[in-house]
Amino acid sequence: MDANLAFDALADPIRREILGVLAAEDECSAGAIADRITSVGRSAVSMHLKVLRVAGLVSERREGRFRFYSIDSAGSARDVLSLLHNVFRAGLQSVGGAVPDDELDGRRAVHNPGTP
Amino acid sequence: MDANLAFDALADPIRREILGVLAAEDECSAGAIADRITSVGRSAVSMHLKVLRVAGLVSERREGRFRFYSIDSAGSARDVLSLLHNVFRAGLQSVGGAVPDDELDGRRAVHNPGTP
DNA sequence: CGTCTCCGTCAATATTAGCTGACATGTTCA
DNA sequence: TGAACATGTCAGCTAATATTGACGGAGACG
Repeated sequence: MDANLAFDALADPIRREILGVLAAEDECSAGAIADRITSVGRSAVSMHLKVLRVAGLVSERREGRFRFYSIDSAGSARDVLSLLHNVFRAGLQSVGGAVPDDELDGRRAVHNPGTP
Repeated sequence: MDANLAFDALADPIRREILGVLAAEDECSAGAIADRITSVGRSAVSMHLKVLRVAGLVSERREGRFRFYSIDSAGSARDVLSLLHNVFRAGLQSVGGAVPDDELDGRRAVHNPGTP
């Protein structure tokens, strides 16, 4: 059961921002993702991608010197959704497709204390 | 948008264990919850409950000197589910009700290094 | 072959979260 | 009023995590 890793991966705002980028672009190279995530450097993005991949939330495709990442809907995301549905079963009829895209990068908390 | 707090709250295995207890018991006093969470002390459970409450995942009802907690399905859990559905929309037709209850307390990682 | 690009990894550091034990608050009841 | 109970809160310590900058490996291309 790797839903633990998935919950942990989903906890970080930057990782959710990366997921938002991938959800919008379908497939992205690591460099292209790092370009869109301006708040941290490329190394950090690379590590976040590793966390997401190990957690089973994104999948990787290698092509030459590039690595393309994409959302893995068949991975542990299913387990996460199942768990949440089991806990919050009441009053959860339709929750699909109601949130605008830029809500995904929900960075607002104690991380990123002002871009220097 | 407090889905950030909700994701953060859901990241902790003990908090997910608390949610599992509440999902099974419907309503529980703080002490009863602390009795079921044996890996940490009562103070820690109290703080976890505060995190869950601030995140909008559980609700509190005071009655005398007791405080009863219960799952808040109408809170930010909806936002969390919406976000996840938006990101992992492909291949997610039916994810409701498929996971046994004890999967909820998915404690397995580096926390809890042996009960003293 | 040499070089450049793309990208993952490593070591060191700083920030953060969680746990415990003691104390404070509010409630019930004798 | 005072004792017992249920909980929340605080300070201090410890452990985990993220970030950065430097480095290494693999492919492309002259």
